Amino acid sequence: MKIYNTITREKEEFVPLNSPHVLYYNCGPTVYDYFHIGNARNFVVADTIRRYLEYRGFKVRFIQNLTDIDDKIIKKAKEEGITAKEVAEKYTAVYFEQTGKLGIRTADMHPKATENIPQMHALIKTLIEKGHAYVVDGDVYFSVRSFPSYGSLSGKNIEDLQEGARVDVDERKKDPLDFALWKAAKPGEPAWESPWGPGRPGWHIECSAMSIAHLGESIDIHSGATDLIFPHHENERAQSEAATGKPFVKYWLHNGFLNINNQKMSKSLGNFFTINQVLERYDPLSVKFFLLSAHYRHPLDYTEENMATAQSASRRILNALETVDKLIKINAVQENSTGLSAPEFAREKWVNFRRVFEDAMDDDFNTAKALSVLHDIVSEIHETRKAVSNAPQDAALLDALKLYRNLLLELLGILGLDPTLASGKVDFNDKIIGELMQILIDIRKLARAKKDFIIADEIRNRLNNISITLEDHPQGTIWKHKK
RNA sequence: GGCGACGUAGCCAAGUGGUAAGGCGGAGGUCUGCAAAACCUCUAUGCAGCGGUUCAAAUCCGCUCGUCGCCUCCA
Repeated sequence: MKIYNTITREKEEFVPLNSPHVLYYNCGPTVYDYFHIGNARNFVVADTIRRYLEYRGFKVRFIQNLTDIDDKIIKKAKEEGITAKEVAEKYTAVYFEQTGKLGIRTADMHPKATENIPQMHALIKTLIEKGHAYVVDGDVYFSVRSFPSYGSLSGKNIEDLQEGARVDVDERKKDPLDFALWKAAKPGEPAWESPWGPGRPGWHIECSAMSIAHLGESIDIHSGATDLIFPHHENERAQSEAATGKPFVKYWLHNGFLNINNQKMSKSLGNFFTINQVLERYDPLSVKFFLLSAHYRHPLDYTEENMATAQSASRRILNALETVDKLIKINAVQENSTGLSAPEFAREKWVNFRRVFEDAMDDDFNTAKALSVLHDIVSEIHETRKAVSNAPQDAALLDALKLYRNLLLELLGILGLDPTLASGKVDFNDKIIGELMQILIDIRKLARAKKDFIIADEIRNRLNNISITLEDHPQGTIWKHKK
């Protein structure tokens, strides 16, 4: 399996520090607002990578932090006249509610910055003792000059950065690039006691402290979006390695942006759609199809057309699944059939689909290509379906259908594309509804047999009005709920 | 100004040396009482442009043009 590593700028063979264990940290949200679809891309990508690593047999310990204290939270609290803590609690709940809708699994742990203050103090203390940090008026700064390889993650050097010259001019800092590990409290701001006076943590120190505390001094994967490479991850790396003397992260992964009109979606530009706005228009499955339709490192444009495309594409796969399910039922295939009696050619194709899928995902998580395999399976399902029509008695062909259906479901699951994410509110697997539908279908069948198409069409039209579609197949009539 | 990424059909998007995956959309056809769904066929002699290397280039090299990103909080 190959993974693109930001720090080496090339795809590398993935070899965990202590295989099969994988320690994985994803930079989580700052909980001050609804997250936008661009944030969602990061969460979905990390979740997908986690799932695939597990599928590949790795024992993944996956941690994603919650930044529950920072400038934006304090600002929001002032605007709304509530405490910073209340803001954080509100949007933490929103985070779990919305990611739940998207079928994003919760991490093994979601550490909060405010619950890891002692760990940050310890880290800062070590940095001061080792001469990598210094105290000024209750602030503590990290000295970038004290860490020789500063800049190697982002491919920058200190001199170039200073020529860029847009860094805050603060006379108290030894170097303009030095960044705050601990910020002295200003009046009215939330504050925690510390050896340097009351204050709150700098942004970068949180992730270092929580990663070290909950995963260890050296981990396998640390991920985030590309705008975190500098300064966030650069600073994390510097302070962590300066403190522990050990490599902080083996593989740095960064996902590309979600764009609007070819421009980065961002809160500051105001060109963003929050996740709840998007979910009002599109079902979670379509949203995930869209987010996985391009390689994770490439930019992806959020447009109505692209969303509609993703929706149609996901429908194609759902339709095939539903059709094959109903056909299997009509033909009374053994529920516990293993697919082993499927014809040789079908089993060969099955193996091949899986191989191509794995090759795609093994190549730096190429979900766009992996999705094309799902479509290929759908095509194969339809072809097999046709063969079943021509030879309804051939149980082996039905078994092949089942084989493909199961594979499709499994691969969808690995990508986090559970078909139930697309469903509406009504539980259409409800037994009574199924029986009622069967009654209607049987009555319509009688009408059609008598060529009474007025009644037959009335039934179909009325059902269509409540979003239920009837399809007459050679093997019988099936019904579907359309969204 | 420094560093980096990208430019493949109407749209989206794989493909990093061997002769252009897949999806969406569109056109025609098959099936059907009619539909729906599905299937079949067609939809890039071409990969921003110009040079170069090679038996062979979307893929490697150089230049040009264009777009975007990071350098400041940002997923």
